[in-house]
Amino acid sequence: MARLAGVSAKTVSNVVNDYVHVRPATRLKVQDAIELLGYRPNVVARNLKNGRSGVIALAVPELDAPYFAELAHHVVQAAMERGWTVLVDETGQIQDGAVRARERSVVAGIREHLIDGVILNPLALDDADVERYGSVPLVLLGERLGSRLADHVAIDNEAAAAAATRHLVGTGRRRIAVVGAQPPPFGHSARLRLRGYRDALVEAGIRYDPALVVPVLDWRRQPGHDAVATLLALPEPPDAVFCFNDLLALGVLRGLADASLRVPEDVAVVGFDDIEESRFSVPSLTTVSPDKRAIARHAVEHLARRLEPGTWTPEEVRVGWTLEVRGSTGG
Amino acid sequence: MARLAGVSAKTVSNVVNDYVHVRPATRLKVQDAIELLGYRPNVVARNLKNGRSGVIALAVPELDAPYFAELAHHVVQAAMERGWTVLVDETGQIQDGAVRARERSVVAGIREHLIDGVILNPLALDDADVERYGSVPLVLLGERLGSRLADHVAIDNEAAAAAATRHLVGTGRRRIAVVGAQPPPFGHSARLRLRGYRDALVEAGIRYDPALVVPVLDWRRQPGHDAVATLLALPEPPDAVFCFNDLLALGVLRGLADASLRVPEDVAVVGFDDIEESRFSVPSLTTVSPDKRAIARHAVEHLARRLEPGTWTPEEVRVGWTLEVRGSTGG
DNA sequence: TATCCGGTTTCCAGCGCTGTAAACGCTGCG
DNA sequence: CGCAGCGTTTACAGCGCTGGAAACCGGATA
Repeated sequence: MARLAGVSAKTVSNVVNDYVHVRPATRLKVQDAIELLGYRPNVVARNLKNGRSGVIALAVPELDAPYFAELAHHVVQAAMERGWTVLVDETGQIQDGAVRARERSVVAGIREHLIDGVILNPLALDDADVERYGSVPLVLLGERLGSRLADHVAIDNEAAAAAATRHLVGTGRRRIAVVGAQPPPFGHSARLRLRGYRDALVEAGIRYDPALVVPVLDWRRQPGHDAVATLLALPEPPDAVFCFNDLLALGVLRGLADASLRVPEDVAVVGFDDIEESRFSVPSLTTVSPDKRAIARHAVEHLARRLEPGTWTPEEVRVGWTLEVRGSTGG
Repeated sequence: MARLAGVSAKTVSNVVNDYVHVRPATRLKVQDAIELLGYRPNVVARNLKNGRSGVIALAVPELDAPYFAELAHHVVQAAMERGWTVLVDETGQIQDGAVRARERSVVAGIREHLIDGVILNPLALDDADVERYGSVPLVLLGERLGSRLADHVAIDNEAAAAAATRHLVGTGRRRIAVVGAQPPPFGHSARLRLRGYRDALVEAGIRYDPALVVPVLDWRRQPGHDAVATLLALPEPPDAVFCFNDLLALGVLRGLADASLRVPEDVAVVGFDDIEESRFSVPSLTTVSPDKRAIARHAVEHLARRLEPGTWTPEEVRVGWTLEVRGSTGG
């Protein structure tokens, strides 16, 4: 390459990198040679030199869960604006015993030195894991952890869940069930949402009835669907269901339809996540809508800040949310 | 690192790579040092040496479209089994003028030398682009192109569309509309599906009525929803709708519900893709179900084959599909 | 004309790893 | 006792690139 242009490799490098002191004639010569040979600089070698790859990783439990797919979309977009490429990793579902191991390998950097940083939505990881295995700049999504080694981006789950519950109370519901509770060590989000729900009940002077709390590990449509049977078998079935994510809620909608119950007349349903699907379900779903774009933007931004030289202190970022009132609660 | 263990870097390399001729004692010494230092081999440097990165790229139009999200999920899984990591790129929607440019950059290798190969689901790319810009092993999803530089993995769109149409005819429908037609140069899939539809009509002795063909560029829920108004405004509205993907169909379901039409009693609906959502819609959606797992597996497998030394000839892979009959056609 | 000077280019080294060839050290045979 | 032969380890070079320093070059200055 350099030979064809009759210059040294360094000069080629200078041209490619827009170094100022290159005589126009030389630059042209080099550019011609580049064109002629279809030469492309080898990014890998460049990375080896400067220790940066321009690739960040996004690790989510499952790409085929709409919430994560939508989030991934926004992260890819935000990263593109910075000239970064996103490498996507799946860490697996909550029931899968290997989740934690995979999450550890993610905070350890996946393919070491190949990625500049990681955005991780953890399910099973704990603080100790991060301290122990962490070796790349890390941004955690969700409120699970308190690590001092990572930034955190999340919404206020408790407040959002309370708002959703309050909304149901406001439409006159009294027996409000919950679908999606999870036992420790999993489900930090689930616990926060449950707490918000209880707080709102107390606030409204409604007794908290554990029978109305349906535990579900796997937050997908089918388990949501199945939860309906459990709830309808109660001596006093609920008049509303607050689901800890939209997929559960969509399963519940379907289950209620199968049981010939009308939504929202007989039972109101609220979800969490505001995936696109929820705007088009029949009936459309009232749901908590986290600002996903903001989550993605902040995550990428904090990763960027972390990569810049200088001191860095971990930050907690609280992102906004809204309650989208739609057909499933009579909106 | 090597110093701590008191051996040369090469010996460390040998240990890490499980080279046979390393004395057990030496191996232990090195492993201790590795453990102690938390040493991780630098993949980038290794790649520089052997020209492989173990990373493949998957490029799809939009990650937040469920079909692509599910496909991505399967590709990530299939790649993991081979020890590969997947880098995900979004090329954008069909209306976006930049799609073609982005697809070109994908076949050119995205970050040159960083990825070993590409699996691309093209929208706007043409053969000439591949010939001209192609510079990495490439597997194309869908039947758009005939390039001799890439493997192709696809289902028989025409046959599947014909089967879907035949099914509607079989349930007694006569005015079968189509939602999702696309004009050239876009929508090769759309054209194949339209052809299958026409063939099936002809076969059943039903006249092809262009008024029943609704063109839609953007195959998502909202445009599907909007198409309902167009169809209901016809002098003779349809008694069935064949949508070219599930999102359109879900939008149509919603639109019909809004118009107080019953599905399937008044209008039957069929989709294409069999995304998970379609199993839980109300009513559940009859749809063409391409074997996504097989698509992913074949794509990864062919990329692998391509990377092996030896001669390679492009292959056309036809993957299976089924028609899932559900509630929206009275199943 | 000699010197200086700033712009331009090349030289050199090294990022961390591994293939190759050569060196080393031990065993066992002649 | 010497050396072949084998198993083990090291030295060296180079993958393609870039930072830094040195070298080069032509014109301005003394």
